[in-house]
Formats: sequence, C-alpha cells, structure tokens
Amino acid sequence: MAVPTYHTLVFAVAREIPPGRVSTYGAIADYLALGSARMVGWALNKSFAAGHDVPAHRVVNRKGELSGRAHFPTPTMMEELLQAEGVAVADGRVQDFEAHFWHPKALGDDFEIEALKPG
DNA sequence: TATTTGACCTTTA
DNA sequence: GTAAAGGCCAAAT
Repeated sequence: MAVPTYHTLVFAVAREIPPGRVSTYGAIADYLALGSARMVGWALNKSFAAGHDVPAHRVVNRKGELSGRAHFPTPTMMEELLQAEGVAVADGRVQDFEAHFWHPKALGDDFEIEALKPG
C-alpha cells in the first residue's frame, strides 16, 4: 500500500462498493481513468492471493455475469456472498443487474484521495 | 531485459 | 442479427 499501484486503486474502489450493490470492471476502469477493464479483473485476481479483504464478488462483467466465480476459493462462493447480501443471482448471473448496478463515481471526486491516505 | 498473460470492452464483418 | 477480432496496459516469469 506504500506505493499506489494499479491494484491499490482497484482494491480501494472495490472495498467501497456498498453491500447489496454490484459494479463492473468497465465502471471501475472508467472511474480510475487508467488502463483498461482487463487490468481491473487481473488486479482483483491478485486480491485474494495477496490476502486483501476485497469484496471481489461484488464486481461482475458488463453482462452482469459472475465471470470471476471460477477464481474464487469455491465456484459457488461468489454467488453465495451476493445472495447473502440480498442480490438475486441465478445461473451465475445477477438478476436486475441494472437495478443493483453501482458506479464508483457515486463516491465523489475526493474518494481517490482518501483511498491513498495512509491508514 | 523481453515475453506472456489476464475475473474485459468495443468495434467491425 | 450473430460472430469474431482487436485494443488496453500493467505485473509476473
């Protein structure tokens, strides 16, 4: 966390995703205005390996599909967590995805500064 | 130091 | 309308 790399920003934004809401790789990438959506998913992959407490289960692809479920400890963990938060998931897809969609921009323009503050 | 990979998105045929 | 390929850029090997 000492040096704000791309992961740092992705982790910070992912952590700020409110429960019961889901975001997309493109939304995070667009908010960060860096790299591309691929990097977001790639960064989240390391989130578990690095032991970060990042709610990666709240991040899905543009179609609302749980594309990253296969990378979780268990393939059903992602779906279980979302359902536990009140997000309806069926067949590996988020129901009413647009209704649960959440854009990082909702945090405000000062978030990225707060995220980089040492804590 | 150079090459390969990656939980995606957008555009064109 | 569906299908395929390209583009994006950083991190690990």
